[in-house]
Amino acid sequence: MELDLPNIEEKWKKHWIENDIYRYDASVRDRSRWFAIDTPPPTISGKMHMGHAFSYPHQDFIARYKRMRGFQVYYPWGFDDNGLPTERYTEKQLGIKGERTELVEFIRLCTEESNKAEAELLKNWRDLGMSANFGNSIRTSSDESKRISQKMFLDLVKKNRVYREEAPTIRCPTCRTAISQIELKDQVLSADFVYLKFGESSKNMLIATTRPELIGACIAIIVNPADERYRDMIGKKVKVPLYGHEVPVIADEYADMEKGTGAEMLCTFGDQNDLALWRKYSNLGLRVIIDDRGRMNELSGDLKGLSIQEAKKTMLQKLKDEGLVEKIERIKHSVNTHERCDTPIEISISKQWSVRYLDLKEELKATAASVKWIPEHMKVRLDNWIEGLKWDWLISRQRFFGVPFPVWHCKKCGKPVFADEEQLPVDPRLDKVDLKCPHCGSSELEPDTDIMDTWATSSLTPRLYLGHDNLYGLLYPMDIRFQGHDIINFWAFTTIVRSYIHDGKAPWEHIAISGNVYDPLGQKMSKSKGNIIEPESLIKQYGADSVRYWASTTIPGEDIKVKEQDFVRGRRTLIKMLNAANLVGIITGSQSVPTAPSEVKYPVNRWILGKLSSVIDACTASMEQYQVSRARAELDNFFWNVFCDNYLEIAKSVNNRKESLGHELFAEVSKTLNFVLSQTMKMYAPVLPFITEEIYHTHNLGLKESIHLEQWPSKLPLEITGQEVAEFDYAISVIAGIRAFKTERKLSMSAEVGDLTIGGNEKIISAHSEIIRISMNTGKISPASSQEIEVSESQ
RNA sequence: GGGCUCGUAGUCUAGUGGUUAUGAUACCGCCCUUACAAGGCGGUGGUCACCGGUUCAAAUCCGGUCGGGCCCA
Repeated sequence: MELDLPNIEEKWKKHWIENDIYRYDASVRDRSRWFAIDTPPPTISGKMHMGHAFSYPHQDFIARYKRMRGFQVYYPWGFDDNGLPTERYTEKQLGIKGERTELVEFIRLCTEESNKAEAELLKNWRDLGMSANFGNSIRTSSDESKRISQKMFLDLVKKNRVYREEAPTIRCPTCRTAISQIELKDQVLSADFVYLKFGESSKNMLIATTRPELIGACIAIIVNPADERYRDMIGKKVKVPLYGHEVPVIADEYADMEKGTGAEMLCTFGDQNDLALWRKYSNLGLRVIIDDRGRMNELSGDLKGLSIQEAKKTMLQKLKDEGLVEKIERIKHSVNTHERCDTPIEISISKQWSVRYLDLKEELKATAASVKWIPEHMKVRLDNWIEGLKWDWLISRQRFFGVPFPVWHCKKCGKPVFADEEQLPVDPRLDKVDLKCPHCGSSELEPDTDIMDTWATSSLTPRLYLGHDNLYGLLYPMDIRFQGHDIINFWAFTTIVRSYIHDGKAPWEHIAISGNVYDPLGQKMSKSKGNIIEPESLIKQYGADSVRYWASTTIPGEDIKVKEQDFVRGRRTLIKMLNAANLVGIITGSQSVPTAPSEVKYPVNRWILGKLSSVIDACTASMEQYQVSRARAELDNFFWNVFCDNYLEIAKSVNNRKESLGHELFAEVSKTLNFVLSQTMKMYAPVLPFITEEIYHTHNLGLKESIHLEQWPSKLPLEITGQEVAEFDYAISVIAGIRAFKTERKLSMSAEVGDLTIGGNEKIISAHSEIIRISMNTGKISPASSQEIEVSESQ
């Protein structure tokens, strides 16, 4: 049979949309009949990649399964298209810069590029066979998302969980904005470790540093109290070269005696450690020489106006010229960088909005613990993260495309003035609003020009999604969040933070974590390595169902390597299914829609129904535990080894002899065949939605518009004992014995053989001898004395 | 450095105390060819990373070592 997967997929994709197959009934108000999914909204930075093709089917398997179990499945769709990632994407696409584009125009361009990218992405996801409710998608840049995000910001204000203060913050000089601890990444970079002469020329103190450009910001020298070399220096003052100001020498165990000379410079601020020490010794004062935009300021003297890199070069040359450099070592050290652009971060002082949560560590851990984690051990990562928090959550960004703060600042008294809830969404940068300062009555207000970090909005996805059809009250908390383990500290964490603060509870009952995708050698896929595999081409080559089959091979949370053989096996399964269904069609002819049999007489049929019953139980149990790979393995085994290899072969033989056998056996086999096929297809449907839909319709397996509207197979209406099944299993092994017998004599499986003598359990064999003879085309079967199944020709 | 996780045939993988360690894929031989770019029968291939402990019994539990991955410093 010619296999035309693209055609099959196209046909059903269209059918699903046209008939709105994945609809839900919003009038159902009984929570227990719903299953609500907090879908990860992809960002729009380009195409669908293998990570998506791996993890999104995991959600879809469960969504489809739950639908078949009779739930109203709320499976919303969304795009996370606000904030820095979208700005970057737009800047790259159009070759522009946000800083140099008019605000209104830049916002318009970002929206336009998002629209384009989302249309393309939507197609990619539909091609994968996703059954999400695409019709009511959300996007984090929409007015409605803005409204909700701003409303919840006002709730933070009300709950005294947000504050704006001038304080040291982490900044990215490239993105020219403050960023949060969440966005930091460690990177090992090489640097010059410069040994500098501090103090008077007669009495030098050598200090090693990677940041010579910051000596103007030096406020102290730190030495270890146990360090003999500097014992007599502690408490004294040392002159900073070139700048000439004097700084104290402080003893603190933080100083590493092994590193450099053991004496370190403390600047405001070289890194997070400087900040910690600065806070510890509160009387050291402040010397900030880098401005908000990562440029040297007036305090830096001659360096004014230079970038950090330029300043470093200039300063080093100057120090060399003055003979103040003892030596330079090339070292590798770990540096905090911004995860979006890899730029080493700076710390400086500015006014920023933060969400206060450092006092909530225990509560947040308890909330995380109230969620059922799949797999369980992933929760530990979040615990570790929460324990390691050092900063409140800085949510303001000095960028352009995102959710603005609904805030003005009173020019007169300096206090913040918040928008009314009815005014939302509002953009203080662009909208004229009639407001007065509630503190002093002044109407001279200055807009807050910052926007919120994208996580400040995406942490609200349950609320954003449940805005449709008034479902929030009914479906919150949601049943499950699906996401990758790489963003546990971002998305799972911030969502839990918001839910705890706003509602005092966890946002979902379950969280299912999926793993990463690697290339066949186990390496990360990246453009620079040239090992990218695109899902689109795999879908073309093997079919969407095969890609989904591949995605269903791992247990929850496990990483996967892209292996050709998984796609090959998937494709073979599809082909086998079409052929098996075809054969069933040939045997049974035009049958009416299969129904569950309540009375079955023949052992061969009772056997296959008994086997089916076990596989239904096993699959259902596995699916209930989100163990899709286990369910599929059970199904594969049943379909290939039990149904195709044995039952279908027997059915074929019965069909070939139906004239001589009389009609009763054939009729029962025929009915059973159809029923078992239909149940098997239904269980495969969540994983392989296209091929099962095709077979459902071409073989008249049901009356619904789609197999995906069918009920998941339930318990059979007849009792079949394990003993019955085991007995016929024995008959199957006798058939295997006859197959081996024929093989030994180089006969085809259908070749006719004469009378046989077979050892083994005489009682069972004689009870089933007729079906054995029919299926293997043999003469009479007589018993032999051996205990083992041994087949020989009768004398 | 800390946490988590993994280590089972060439490759991938099942298996959380009980026969001779599961299956897939690849490979080899033979056979068949009237659903099947398929099928049948048989075969090569493993010191279950290593060391120690608990136990009548360990791939499985415990401790340690080595190695890979991820997260956090």
